[in-house]
Amino acid sequence: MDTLARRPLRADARRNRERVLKAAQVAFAERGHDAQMDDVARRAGVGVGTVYRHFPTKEALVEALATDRFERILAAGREALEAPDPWDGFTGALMAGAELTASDRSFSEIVGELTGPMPVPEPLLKELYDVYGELMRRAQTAGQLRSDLVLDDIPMIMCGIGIGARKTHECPQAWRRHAAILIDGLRASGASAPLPS
Amino acid sequence: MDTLARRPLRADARRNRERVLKAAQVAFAERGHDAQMDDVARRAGVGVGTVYRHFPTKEALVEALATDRFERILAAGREALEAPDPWDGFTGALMAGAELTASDRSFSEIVGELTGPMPVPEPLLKELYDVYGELMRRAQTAGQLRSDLVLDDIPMIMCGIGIGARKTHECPQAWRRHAAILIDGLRASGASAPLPS
DNA sequence: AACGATACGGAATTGACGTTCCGTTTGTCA
DNA sequence: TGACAAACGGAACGTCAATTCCGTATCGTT
Repeated sequence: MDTLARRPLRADARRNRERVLKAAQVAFAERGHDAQMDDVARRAGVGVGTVYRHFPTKEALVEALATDRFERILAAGREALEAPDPWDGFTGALMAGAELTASDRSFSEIVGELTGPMPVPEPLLKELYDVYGELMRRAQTAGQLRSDLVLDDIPMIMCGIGIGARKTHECPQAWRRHAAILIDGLRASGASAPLPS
Repeated sequence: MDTLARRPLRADARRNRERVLKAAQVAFAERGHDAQMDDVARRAGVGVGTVYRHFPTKEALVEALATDRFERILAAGREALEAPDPWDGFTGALMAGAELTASDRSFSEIVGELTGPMPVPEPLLKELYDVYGELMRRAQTAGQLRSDLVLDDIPMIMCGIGIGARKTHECPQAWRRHAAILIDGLRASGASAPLPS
């Protein structure tokens, strides 16, 4: 790791970095991995060279975007911890995470694929586990969430809703129906039998 | 459409066509769209030219495979109609469809993506709707399945479980937990409120 | 067995990107 | 304002994978 305090970026460089990130966000959210570096550059109003100055490879750019998404999911979780009712907090965070997943094709490709580990910095991952674990525990303690749910189930569930949501039905809100069904299945009162181990 | 009765394929051609299909099945199930035509040819023990003789483009090959998957999902639905209990039939078909989706990376990429319409021949699609519609109606009539579920919800649900299942947890059976939760949410008795329209 | 018609193999072609390179421009600091 | 480092733009390059092409081999028929 470089412990060097590198001098601050030049003003134009900082501005361009932001532009590239913003353009990439849009391009990759729209077209997933098929988005092209040239396209990102064009949207950002810079040359490809500039994109590469800031992100050495396409992969690095995608990872930066993914990290940003994970941070938003974490933020949604933190916010949900403020909710007065544990059940509302937990389900709200789940929905928010699903929505964040659904609205970004690149991100949903990443979390939807089994290929390799997810590109999340370790500390961020840990925080995610902490926050979502706490949300879960509270809802379970309150007797609202089925007690046989474990933390490891969360990503799969969130991802399941999120990916399903990407299928554009006639009604863009159709995914909320899916989510509502799943959430009913998560209620302590809805459990018909213990989950398989 | 060609209404011409084209003469039957030569014996070697028929054999090779099967080989290609089988090899492609494996290759695409494993590596999704990243599988290469050369790789398919190698696995089939034929030259690339032969692959192209039978399937004019990569896309055509993928579509043939997808159609086959849809047919299997249809077959699973038909089989489920035999089940004595409507609920078991319905949920069994759902699980079978999810499993078929999960076990084929290429197929799950297709159904998981919103890009364009799914490559299903119209009549096959209609049969799918018929069979799954019937399964659904029976379970609803029996009072077992929540009555506010509609046919359009099925693909999203099946796909949600299937895609989630592709995420290899430590435990490869983890997706069954996800499915069990969702299925609990589908019970007439589990509905906490009508689904959003 | 001989002769088309079919089908085959795989080298060569093509096109599409990711990435690199380098001459030019711009910001910063004295 | 002049000098220099930092950053830029975008043409050019290299790679990789889909697709084409055509000389050769095989099948089915007479």
